Amino acid sequence: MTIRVLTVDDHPVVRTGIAAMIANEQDMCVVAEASDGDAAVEAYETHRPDIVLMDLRMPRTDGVSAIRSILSRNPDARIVALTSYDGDADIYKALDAGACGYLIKDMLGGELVKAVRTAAAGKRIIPPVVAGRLAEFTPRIDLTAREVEVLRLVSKGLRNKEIAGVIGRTEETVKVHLKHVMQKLGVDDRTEAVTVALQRGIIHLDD
Amino acid sequence: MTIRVLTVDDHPVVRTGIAAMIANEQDMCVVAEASDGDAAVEAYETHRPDIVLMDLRMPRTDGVSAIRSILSRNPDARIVALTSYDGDADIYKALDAGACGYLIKDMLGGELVKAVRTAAAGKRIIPPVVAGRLAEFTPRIDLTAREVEVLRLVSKGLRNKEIAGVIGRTEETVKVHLKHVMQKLGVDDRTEAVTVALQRGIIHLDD
DNA sequence: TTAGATATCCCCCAAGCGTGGTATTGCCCC
DNA sequence: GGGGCAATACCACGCTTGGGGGATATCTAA
Repeated sequence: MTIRVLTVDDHPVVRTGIAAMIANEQDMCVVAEASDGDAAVEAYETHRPDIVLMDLRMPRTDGVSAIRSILSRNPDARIVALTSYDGDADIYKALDAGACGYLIKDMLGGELVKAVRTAAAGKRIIPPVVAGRLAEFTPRIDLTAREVEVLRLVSKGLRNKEIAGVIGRTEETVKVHLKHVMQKLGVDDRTEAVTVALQRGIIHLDD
Repeated sequence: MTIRVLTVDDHPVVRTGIAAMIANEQDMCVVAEASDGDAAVEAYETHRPDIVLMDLRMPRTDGVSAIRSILSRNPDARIVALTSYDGDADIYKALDAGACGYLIKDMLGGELVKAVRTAAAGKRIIPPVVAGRLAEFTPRIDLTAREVEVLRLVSKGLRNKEIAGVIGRTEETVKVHLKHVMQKLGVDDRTEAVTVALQRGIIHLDD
């Protein structure tokens, strides 16, 4: 039984690399590639692979949305996130969305194919490297949707009053949300709140 | 005459991908790989490749330092930056350091090998894709070393008074530096200054 | 039902921030 | 030598920010 793999990544060089690593093995092969989330959903329906290796940060539809989308129609799909490390929030988001594992791109080829076999066998995979990095960020931080929204506007340089205008609330409310954000992140100014949130993948520069 | 290539990237999957793309061509081959800047300098001296494909964002010694280091002892070295796009400042830094080209990772394999041939022929390569992205950010922005230093401390959440303490100057001086930073970046608050600088690659989250 | 989380709004106040000046020193380049 | 730039320092003004308190309403989970 060969394991049929779908690779999803916006960089051709990465897709080629994964394909080359997998081509060395007898028990697995790449049946399709996709360069963004939408194409991934489509490719899944067409090829029904055993395993999806999914990048998270991609143009247009991101990886987490694609994971949700695939799983909603195929609850048995086995999807593994494979990304350069973007912060613990991305790991939690991917696993919450239903990913059965999380790999990072600085893994060696041997480790990668081993992980694919483990995932195909129905097990969850969180390699020690990832677990170690997760441990750096303790505890897990969950901001509410509102708090993230405010924080994102802060990162764009809006003042509290301007943010209030954008979300249609009073400045007082904005200040409370931001106070909670800073408390949860353990910082005491808006700028550090933004950089910490960026480091942990809670917000991203391009949104 | 086969073109001998050294690849430098901290992600094994990327090195494998480049190697696979190049392996398809008859007129070029990968003679060595390195996973960080220091290893790149060493590998260059050992293998004397015709072309170096150098990633910029790497742990320990970064790509720009490695470019400078290699060129200082080998002025004829032909080094091409190959990176996921990190902002226009990184492009300028690489070219100022002496790189003879700048490629991005979302190029197709065919474009990549063509670029390697162009570089090996002694020409500079800035693909239209890169030129287009450069044009998004106009004009070029140069902050002084002091301004960058202050901005980096701002990104860590330090207050003006604290920054003054760290760099051994008065708070007034810090405020002037920061004012100039905001004027050059075209923003009017410290938080947006940080996010714009991050987008353009003037500062980075991990330093 | 009670507790907790979430979201909303209000008041107050000290400290910080952004911006306008002005000025001196040193350096590099023409 | 003069012009320009970078770095330094000081002052003054008004708005913003961060932290404290408290209040109400909704919804969910124990």
